[in-house]
Amino acid sequence: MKKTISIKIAKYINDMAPEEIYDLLEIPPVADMGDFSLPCFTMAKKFRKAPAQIAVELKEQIEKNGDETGFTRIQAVNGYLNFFLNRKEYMQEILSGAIREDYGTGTKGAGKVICMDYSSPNIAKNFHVGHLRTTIIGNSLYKIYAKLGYQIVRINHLGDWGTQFGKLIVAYRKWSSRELVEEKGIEELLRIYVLFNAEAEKDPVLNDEARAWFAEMEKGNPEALALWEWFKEISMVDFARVYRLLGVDFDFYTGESFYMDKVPAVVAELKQKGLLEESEGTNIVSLEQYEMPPCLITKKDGSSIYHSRDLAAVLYRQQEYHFDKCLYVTGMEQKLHFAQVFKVIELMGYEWHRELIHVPYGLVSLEGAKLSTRTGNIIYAEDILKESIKRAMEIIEQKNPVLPEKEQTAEKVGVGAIIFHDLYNQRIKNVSFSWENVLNFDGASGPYVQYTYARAGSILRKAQAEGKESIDARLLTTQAEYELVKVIDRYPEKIKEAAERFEPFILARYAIELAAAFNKFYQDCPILTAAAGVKTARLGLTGLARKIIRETMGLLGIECPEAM
RNA sequence: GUGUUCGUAGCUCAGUUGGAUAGAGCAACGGCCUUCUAAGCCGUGGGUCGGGGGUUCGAAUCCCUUCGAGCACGCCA
Repeated sequence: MKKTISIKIAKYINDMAPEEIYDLLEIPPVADMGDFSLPCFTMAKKFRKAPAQIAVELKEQIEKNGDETGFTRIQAVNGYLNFFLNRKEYMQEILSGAIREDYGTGTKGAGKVICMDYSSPNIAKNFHVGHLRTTIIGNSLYKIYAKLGYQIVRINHLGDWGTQFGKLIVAYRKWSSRELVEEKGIEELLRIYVLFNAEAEKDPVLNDEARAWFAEMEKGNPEALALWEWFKEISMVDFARVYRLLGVDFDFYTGESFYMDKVPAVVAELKQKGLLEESEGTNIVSLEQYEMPPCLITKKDGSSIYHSRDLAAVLYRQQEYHFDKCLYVTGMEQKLHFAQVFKVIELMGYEWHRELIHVPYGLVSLEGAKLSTRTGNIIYAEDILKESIKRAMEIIEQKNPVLPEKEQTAEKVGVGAIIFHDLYNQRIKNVSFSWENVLNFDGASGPYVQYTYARAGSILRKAQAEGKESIDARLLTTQAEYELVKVIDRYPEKIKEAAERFEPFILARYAIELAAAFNKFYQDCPILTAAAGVKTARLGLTGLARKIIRETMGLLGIECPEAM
């Protein structure tokens, strides 16, 4: 809509392209200032005239030419040129676009591939609140890019390699047994891991033993690998439960171990390109002239490390998937790490280093302290989800005890609340975990949006309407209806913005905006009891709003129950 | 110490490619269910946009400076 208007206006302004007008056009803070507004301040310099005068002259010029189609009024106020649209025409135009099946679907990504690295939990540790963020953000970004036509390769880059497994092997041999691990699963692995760290503080020799065992793993020692394989299986069972609850899926579970044997080739390439240096017995790539600490490639004992495995991984992905972009959804604390890895790729001469994007998010803390498996200052993802589902069930029992499919609904609402809560703010914000906030289902929350969806569905069921009734905008005369249509109009641009900024919160906010506009409409405009024509138009609008609510929530990775 | 991110209402946060009167939710208080789901709607109170300087017709937004907090900084990931 904005585009149409900017083209229209551009006809009357010399030396201004429609694109320039488009960028200047804004939506006034209050409705009685018009629907769109053109500030004339920047033009003041260009035309060497006072802004107010420019506004008045433009107004006269546009009116004189008589082509005011689409505008009911133009106002020049304080250097702003305010346009009042012919609401019915405007609404009809938007509605006819919005009822199309592919509304909001982009073609920007056609033929393009994005690799996404997210979730990526460490094996042998429970899936906790921290992992929840990367999983939920990554999943939403995947949905958003898919909506824009990109082909996505979803990679769960499991933390299944590294010295930590050396630690686990040492701990297992010293303090555990096959029976114990089989009986208690990940809990036992966690217990001995925590124990190891406590003991290693007293006796640092344990760390050397752990590193030695990890080196054995890299050399292919069968005993070490068999243990590692077993620990990994146990963890995957645990993760699968969380992924099922969240409705998250991946194309590949190629973790760090997958790239282990690809590291030597990276080392050779770095050497051949003259980038590798020796330092204190290790191999590094110096990044001094880029004001970064050096990037460690191999350790003293020759084994691989995080950096080198990530280098191997990204080279493999480029070769295998020919990605146009590769996204890494991880905590902000890894910022330097990725800056180093990306810089090394650049130094290796790969142009596509520009398409490597770190998508960081803020730290989750608990009671003011950092999350830590070691100290037990932690909340597990599964516990949060279960608690939230339980709360949803309590509310259903209290408000709608006759609801069919209570369990499924409670799960959708409970899980939706958690996902929505995690996506409601900018990624970069640190989060202080609070049960009170997470389990609040009032106001700007997932359940609020889902509830709105259920209400809309209820009306359509009562009217035995499909929700695809034709909408005659001439019959939509109230402010609430107009406001709702305006929000619907913004859907495609919100998807684009979320994609450009790698920010699902844009769509979470939009979902609230849309639900609020619908609720206002619902409150102000009787639907079932309205006169025949009006009723049809309102049913159509209800169906449309409902569809877009469901889609928006879908882009966040949240399902909407039909009733709640 | 160096780098980096953040600082907006009592709390959690939008708004930051400079634009009109800085907005939501929670919490508090008050109103609306004989009518489409009250997990809703309406209203009231609540602000030195961390502080100071600068650029500009115009600054929460840009620049400088300062204070506070988080995070990272070679053989963990």
